[in-house]
Amino acid sequence: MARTKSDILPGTLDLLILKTLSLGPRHGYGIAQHIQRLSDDVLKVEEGSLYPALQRLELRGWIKSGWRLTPTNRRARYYELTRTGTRQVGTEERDFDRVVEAIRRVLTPREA
Amino acid sequence: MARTKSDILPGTLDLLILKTLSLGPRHGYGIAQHIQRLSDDVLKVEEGSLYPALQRLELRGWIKSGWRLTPTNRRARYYELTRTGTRQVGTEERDFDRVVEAIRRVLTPREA
DNA sequence: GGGCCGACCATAGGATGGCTATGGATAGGA
DNA sequence: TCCTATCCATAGCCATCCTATGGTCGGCCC
Repeated sequence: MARTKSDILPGTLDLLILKTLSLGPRHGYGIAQHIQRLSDDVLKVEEGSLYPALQRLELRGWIKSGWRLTPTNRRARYYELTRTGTRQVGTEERDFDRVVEAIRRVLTPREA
Repeated sequence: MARTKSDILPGTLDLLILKTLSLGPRHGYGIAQHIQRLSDDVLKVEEGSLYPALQRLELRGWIKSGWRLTPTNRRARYYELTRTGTRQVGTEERDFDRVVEAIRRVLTPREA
């Protein structure tokens, strides 16, 4: 309500989703769980961020989806990477590293 | 024009500015130059991002400003950290590290 | 059966924070 | 004189994330 403190670093959600899907198909809810668990609860993916993001990614052709039943017998929309999506993971991962490195250089200037 | 690919990681601009000012007062243009130079041109701070950001930070009481002359005899608005701003740098730096660490755990899962 | 909880999808609406584009002033060098 | 670099600033757009809301359904418990 008061301070809008993002749960995730803006601009990294797509990468987190794509990377998760690179481990195999998952439904939306499962993707969010996975990210939250691997990050030790630091990153929480709100549903209001997640589903629009999934639609974005599908529109761009990086993932595709279809209804299936979960092991617990519930209907769920499963997502998986497309071929271009697989390439995209690598690209975004490199970009991320590059930018974080750059930020670190500003935050921790080495000696002249 | 086509793809809106942010020059900086959204959400990190404030930290970059504050950190730069922690080295001493600077004018806006100088702040942008400093960030761009230290990052080896990876991070480019557009003026349309910079000045609104500076206004934000001043509104929040983390920086204060005043007109001065540059060594090259030009008028410029110099910014410097306030006391709370100085504290804020540390807070944001820790937050940043924490989140980046969390993202890395998702991007590079260690063995179970 | 009835109720609850957790799993699951989805969207509207708002806030934020970036960017592009534009406009302007002036110092100093060619 | 003109140009370039330095310097400030704002409007308006756009993408992304959040809050809030609403809904379905499976399975457990009593």
